[in-house]
Amino acid sequence: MGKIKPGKNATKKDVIIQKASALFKNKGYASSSMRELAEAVGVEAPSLYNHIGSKSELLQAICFNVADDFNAHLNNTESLESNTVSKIETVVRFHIQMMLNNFDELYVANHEWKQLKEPFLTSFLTQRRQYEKRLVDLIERGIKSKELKVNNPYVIVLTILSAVRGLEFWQQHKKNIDTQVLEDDMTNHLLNGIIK
Amino acid sequence: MGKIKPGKNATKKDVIIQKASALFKNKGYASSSMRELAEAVGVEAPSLYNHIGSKSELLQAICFNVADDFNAHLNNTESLESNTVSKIETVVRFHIQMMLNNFDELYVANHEWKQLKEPFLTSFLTQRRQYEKRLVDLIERGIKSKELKVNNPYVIVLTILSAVRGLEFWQQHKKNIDTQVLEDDMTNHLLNGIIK
DNA sequence: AATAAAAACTAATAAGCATTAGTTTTGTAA
DNA sequence: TTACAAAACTAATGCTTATTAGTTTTTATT
Repeated sequence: MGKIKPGKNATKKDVIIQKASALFKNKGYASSSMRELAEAVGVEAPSLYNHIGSKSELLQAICFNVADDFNAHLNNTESLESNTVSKIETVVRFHIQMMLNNFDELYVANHEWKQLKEPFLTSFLTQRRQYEKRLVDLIERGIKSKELKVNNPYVIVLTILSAVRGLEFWQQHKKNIDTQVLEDDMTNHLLNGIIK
Repeated sequence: MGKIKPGKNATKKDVIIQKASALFKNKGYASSSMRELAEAVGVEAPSLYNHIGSKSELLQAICFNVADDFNAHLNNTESLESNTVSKIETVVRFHIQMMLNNFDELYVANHEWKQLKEPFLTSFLTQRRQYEKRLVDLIERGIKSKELKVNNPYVIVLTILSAVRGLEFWQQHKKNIDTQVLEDDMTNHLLNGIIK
């Protein structure tokens, strides 16, 4: 594991955020100390404060970066001219890919957002509810257009989001199964079920 | 919220574990202090140590109680004489009911097991892998008997377990939808999909 | 009422925490 | 080479933590 040096594409602040993501993922936000983070970065703890404001600022950066990514992608998807099932499939696949490619940040955002301080906690929760609401609306459109069965739309959204989130357990098995198989199988399961 | 007094069905230790579950769920294990727990129980912090050995012992109790419940139920299910799909449905419904009825403990076990100390961490992980393995075997039997589509069995197990786990987000919406509708819709989604 | 055990209390310990202050080193541009 | 700024360092602050020791109060039993 070579240390990633700043200057090319990332500032030192970016490196700190990235190392913080991995640390918070492995040990939890509250159980991670600035000393440990400093060691991962390769400096003494107080030196971190030349680049960042506080420990909680790191958590904020991680959580809101993730939220922004999902919002941006949903904006794109909604502007597509395709049927609803295709849009849903696009969203599901994007969630899966995010779990596989931005695992540390996503894990931290999913697990540690409760540790955000106000007003960020409220802001984050509001954003997430709005995002869920947009997905619920998408599902409802699919039901109205008779593309989807008549189920409770929120339960559907919850099931999909939760299933994908569960890919955090996937990491161990990464080597055994191709990620494309994983993406295809899970997408298919969530849309078509498993019963013949 | 009346304080629950011990002596009837529960010892004081049981009350402490229950209060700890709620506290750890709300604030996270590492961010919860013994002072806060003591306040919830209604004593001073050092008094807790007349009943428990340590803070980490509380986490252990919570995590392994949950694990034991799931193992016991799977033992029962496997001894049933019914087809595989029925068994899977039984397991899915039990997971959903556990999420709805033992929410605090389950949430803590799902979120804070990483904070377990050795050798409990290893033991917990081993138990969980064994449990997952048994579910994978169950799915494989369903595929062999042609009850189920040919998908990767571990992906199926992961999808099901994760989806049910996501009911932690359900709590807010409890009032709006009947839990029986929730159980039926989610079970149906996970077995039959959502596409007409 | 007397005795023993259980469980509460107060006070103290030692360690770890994020962060600040003040100083020195390093890197860059003139 | 000199000057300036960025970023590192050491030392210290004040706070919080889980837990232990020692003592007193409460509860149950004889």
